[in-house]
Amino acid sequence: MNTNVMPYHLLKQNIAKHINFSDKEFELYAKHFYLNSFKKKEYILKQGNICSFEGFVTKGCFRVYTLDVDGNEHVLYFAVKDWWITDIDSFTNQIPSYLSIQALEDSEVLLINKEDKERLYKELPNVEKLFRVMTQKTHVSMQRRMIQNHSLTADQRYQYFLSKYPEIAQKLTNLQLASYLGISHEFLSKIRRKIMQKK
Amino acid sequence: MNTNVMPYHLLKQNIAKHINFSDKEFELYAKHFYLNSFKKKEYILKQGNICSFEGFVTKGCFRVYTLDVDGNEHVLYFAVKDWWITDIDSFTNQIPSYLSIQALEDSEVLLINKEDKERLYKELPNVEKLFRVMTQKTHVSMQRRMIQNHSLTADQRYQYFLSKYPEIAQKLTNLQLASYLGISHEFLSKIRRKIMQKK
DNA sequence: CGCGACGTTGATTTGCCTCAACGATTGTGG
DNA sequence: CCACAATCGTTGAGGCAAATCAACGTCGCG
Repeated sequence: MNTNVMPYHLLKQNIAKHINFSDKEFELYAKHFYLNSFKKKEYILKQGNICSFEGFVTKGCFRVYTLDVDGNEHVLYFAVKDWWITDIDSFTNQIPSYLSIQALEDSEVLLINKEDKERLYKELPNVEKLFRVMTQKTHVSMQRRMIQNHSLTADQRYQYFLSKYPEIAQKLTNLQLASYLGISHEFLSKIRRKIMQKK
Repeated sequence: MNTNVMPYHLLKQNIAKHINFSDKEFELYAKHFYLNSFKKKEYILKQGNICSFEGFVTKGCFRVYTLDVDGNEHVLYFAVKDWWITDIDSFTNQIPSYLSIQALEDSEVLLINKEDKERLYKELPNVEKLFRVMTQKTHVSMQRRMIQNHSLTADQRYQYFLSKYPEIAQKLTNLQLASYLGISHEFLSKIRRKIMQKK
């Protein structure tokens, strides 16, 4: 396997943020991941199924969401290049998933399944730390977002998202973004109009 | 050290949920933790300081909160017996803390500092997994809570909290609970009245 | 072409906030 | 131990943010 080709190169850069791997170690790591493609609107995970993978997005865009008891969609996050996708609870504990993950455009992901990940932990003990650190970071940003949801208005949250993730915002419909922000799409539409008028 | 005394016994039970330790391993683990007491209203961590510990609560109650830019308090969670407290971002990366942690009553905590935790990782590689799993679980429940904040009314969130954490609710003032629920304490008071009237 | 998904807009309603006032309870210093 | 302050809980009036419902225009796609 040539780990210098595009998708694997991205993966290499991604983990380099957290850990120092030799080329040999990385190769050992990378060989457990296999590339997979998903067409627009295709599901990589459906709520209720058991999540069999952890995925690293190398192309395209996914939405990670859940249906609540009233049938309303709530988007937890959008994953583009360099993001990870999984239902970690379902994956780790092999229980039915609480989340759905759907491609918003034609996309590509590097996937690892559970057995290979276990094997990886044994082969490269450092990987345990890698995933701990990654989970911690996700956890911290989730905490921040929860505070934001309480302290900012929908308007402010929208503008924050635009400034933080301009490339993602571009790919989304009003409806999808509204569901991430936790507001109705009608209201999002009104927010946009107000902002337009100000400029 | 006798690891059968109360505080350490609690710690043992806590980690037994996630991992299998021999008595000897546990002793190696536990000896890095030292017991510390905090009086009511005392701070174990103040926003802006660097968090020097991870703590396991064995007695009492803490509130973990942050002040936003407008000076409003937002409680992330309350920690009673069997809960962990830290600002994981500040602790891991040795950066100023985003959180404050205060004792709501006279309390006791088993603490471990950063150097000892690093040492622990080397002595007992399993500990890496332990903390990864713990972080994952926290992360999952935070995800759930974020969805709830979007899909439930304040009334429903209040009743959910009461049913899930009756012992904690008992220890809290209206103000503290309101700040956890993300509503004003006046409105919480009105919710309580409505519920009373229905019964 | 026609249908379905998406975006916009307005009218109305509702959940929750803010401000202000006041009693009840707790804590504290003299 | 009391007096007084500080904190906490309750209540009401008024206002704003955002939801809901309904109607309609637009666009892309089979």
